[in-house]
Amino acid sequence: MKTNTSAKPAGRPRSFDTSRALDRALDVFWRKGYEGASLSDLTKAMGINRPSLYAAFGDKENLFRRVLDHYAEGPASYSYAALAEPTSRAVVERLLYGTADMLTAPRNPHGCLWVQGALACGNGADPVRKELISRRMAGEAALRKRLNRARIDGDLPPEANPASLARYIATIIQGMSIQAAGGATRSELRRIVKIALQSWPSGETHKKQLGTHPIAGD
Amino acid sequence: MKTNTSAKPAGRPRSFDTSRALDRALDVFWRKGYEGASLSDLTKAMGINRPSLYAAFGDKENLFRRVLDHYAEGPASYSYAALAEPTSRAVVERLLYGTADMLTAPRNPHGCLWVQGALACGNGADPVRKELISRRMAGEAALRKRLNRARIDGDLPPEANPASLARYIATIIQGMSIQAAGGATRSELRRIVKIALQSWPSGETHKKQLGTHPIAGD
DNA sequence: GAGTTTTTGTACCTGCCAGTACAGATGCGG
DNA sequence: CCGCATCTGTACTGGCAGGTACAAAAACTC
Repeated sequence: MKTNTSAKPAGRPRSFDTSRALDRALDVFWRKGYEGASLSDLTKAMGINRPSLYAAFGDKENLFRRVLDHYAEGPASYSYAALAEPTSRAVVERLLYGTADMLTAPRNPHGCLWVQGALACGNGADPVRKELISRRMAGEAALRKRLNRARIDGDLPPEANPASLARYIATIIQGMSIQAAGGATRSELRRIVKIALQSWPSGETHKKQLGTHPIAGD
Repeated sequence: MKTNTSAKPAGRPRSFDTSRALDRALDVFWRKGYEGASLSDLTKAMGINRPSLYAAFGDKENLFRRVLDHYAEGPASYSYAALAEPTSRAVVERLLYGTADMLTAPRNPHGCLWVQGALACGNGADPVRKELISRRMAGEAALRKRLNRARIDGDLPPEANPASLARYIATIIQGMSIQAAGGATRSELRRIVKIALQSWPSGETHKKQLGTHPIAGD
């Protein structure tokens, strides 16, 4: 059996590029939120008409989920990459400074789609709201896991609480998102990051004591 | 001239209490946001019908502004009161812990109306979105002024930057708002506050040197 | 109680919303 | 060139959005 990735379409070919269309849809949803983005807004921005949109992406909710994935692979990809940094300090630094940059990227709407996509909305948008909550929680959980490992590795002091620290970082990120939506500049956000990082443990006290921390066998 | 506060209405009296109606409207807007709250939601919750609403409050946008004032005088009044604390440390502590409590009050929607009322929305809600931005900025400005004064009084070290610190606190508050909207508990928010306060200057170094600080005559 | 003023309830308006029926267009394999 | 499968454009659907016209109701003053 030939399971070729780009199999024969056998029919009239699509006249638009799916990825580009998702780019345009992302821009609309990012700017107006799920509820505020109308189908007319979307089709106009995507350069296609309604039946093509429905045939390619299903209904509005389905399109939004596709856009969320697109966002994760594009503008928000820095956040996943940050987790691969060698030390917990480097992880959160890259995460926070990367967020400051992303939130104020010149060609993008200022703010975070995961936050402003559907924060408070009518009953119809409730599944979408919950989806965003779950995606935010997943990001926080990934950071928590990374910090847990850092503590085990001695990269974070044993009295540090990875769950609380992850929640603190998530709070900063989400707060900066509101700041950016309100017009805060990149350098203003960076000053916030600098202050926020002063709360980070092992600033000077536990630096590079890997393997020698007292209660390793606890 | 008798400028009595409750002058003669001269006509059929109103069958509902304005303040209670605003309470109900606040609950709806708080939960669903400006766009997500329909007129039918509002009239049903307020227990009045459409023409009464329009006669008493004007259109939907005007009602929302009235609700914002109601919110400021009610659930959010703690934030104004916090500014009156004697030291900058006490101000931010009461501000942050008060926010943690307010955001998780049992009978209220979890979150902050100033944040989730209209964060990203369609063109029709744009004035409301801007109004909320301006109210958030006003709150931040009030805190900045308070911190400025604290620095002049020696309550904050001279190298402290009131604008950045105020922005940092606003970021924490707004971030906690998203956390609460996502289901964070009160004790979780309090742990965030505890971490956030570790970044606050004059933790131990400049404590209680009022009147003896070196550059008082600067 | 008559006239006046304001509120109330019903029923309605226009306009936009998400979603779709259908016919014509455009590609494919044979 | 012919069936066939898919996509495109126009035009439409029912429903709900915010907002209002109008007559009946309930208070006031005289």
